[in-house]
Amino acid sequence: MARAATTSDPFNAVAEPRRRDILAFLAGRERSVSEIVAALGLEQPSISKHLRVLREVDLVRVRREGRQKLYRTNAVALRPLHEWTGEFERFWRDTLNRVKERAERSTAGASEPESEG
Amino acid sequence: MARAATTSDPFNAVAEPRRRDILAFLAGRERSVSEIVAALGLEQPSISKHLRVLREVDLVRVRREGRQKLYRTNAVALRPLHEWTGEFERFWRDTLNRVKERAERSTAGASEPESEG
DNA sequence: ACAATACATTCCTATATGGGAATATGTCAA
DNA sequence: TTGACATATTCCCATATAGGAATGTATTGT
Repeated sequence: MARAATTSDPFNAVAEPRRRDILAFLAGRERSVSEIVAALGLEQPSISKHLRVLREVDLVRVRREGRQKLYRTNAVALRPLHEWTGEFERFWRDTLNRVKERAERSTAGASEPESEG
Repeated sequence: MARAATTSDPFNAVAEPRRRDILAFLAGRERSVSEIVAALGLEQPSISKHLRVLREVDLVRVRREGRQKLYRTNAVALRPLHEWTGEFERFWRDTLNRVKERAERSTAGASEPESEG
């Protein structure tokens, strides 16, 4: 078996660097496909395919405007990823604090008890 | 071409659900491979392969303890993902605020002019 | 040295892409 | 309707897995 379909999983959808570029480019601002093509420097079909993936996990929204289609990042769909990674924040803070404490101890001399966090 | 190698990219590494499970299981706590196998219910070789991927992007750290190897999540390696998704936070907050305002307006009565984009 | 335990790696296979090229679909202008 | 423009989809192919099975390697105990 290969990896889970990107189509069903936002984690998978943003695993592709180009798609992250697209999401950043479309954040807070509508853009036509042509503009994305120009900005990203990929072929139009590639962009369309990436946009499709993003659409299917609701990471972007579209609306038609004449011949064009205007895409925009649906930022809230990134929230689960932000929250999932956020679960680990206290752990990396612990790590960073330990590093910091160690640094301070070796700088200040080894007498003071550290009371951080 | 297929997707970029998971080996070089933490975004790719966490795109796999099993690997997210492993990271959660190893957060803040060392565990032997056997324990991971027992907890995740996958074959030992599969676990070892996932662990290798996670190691290569520094999402886990190992140390040997006799015959066992003790793994632990290196949470700080998730920080870039947290920060990347965090870039979008203000956008989804805007969205949620608009939704909220709209709800409040329609609850409080429909006297105010709507000037939404 | 030899056996047992704990992991890691290799081989094989089915599947999921991602990009390029060609083609199809949709919309507007004349 | 015809033509041009803007996107989307399909076909083809090379590559990157993920899991299963078998095998290799490291460490401890006797």
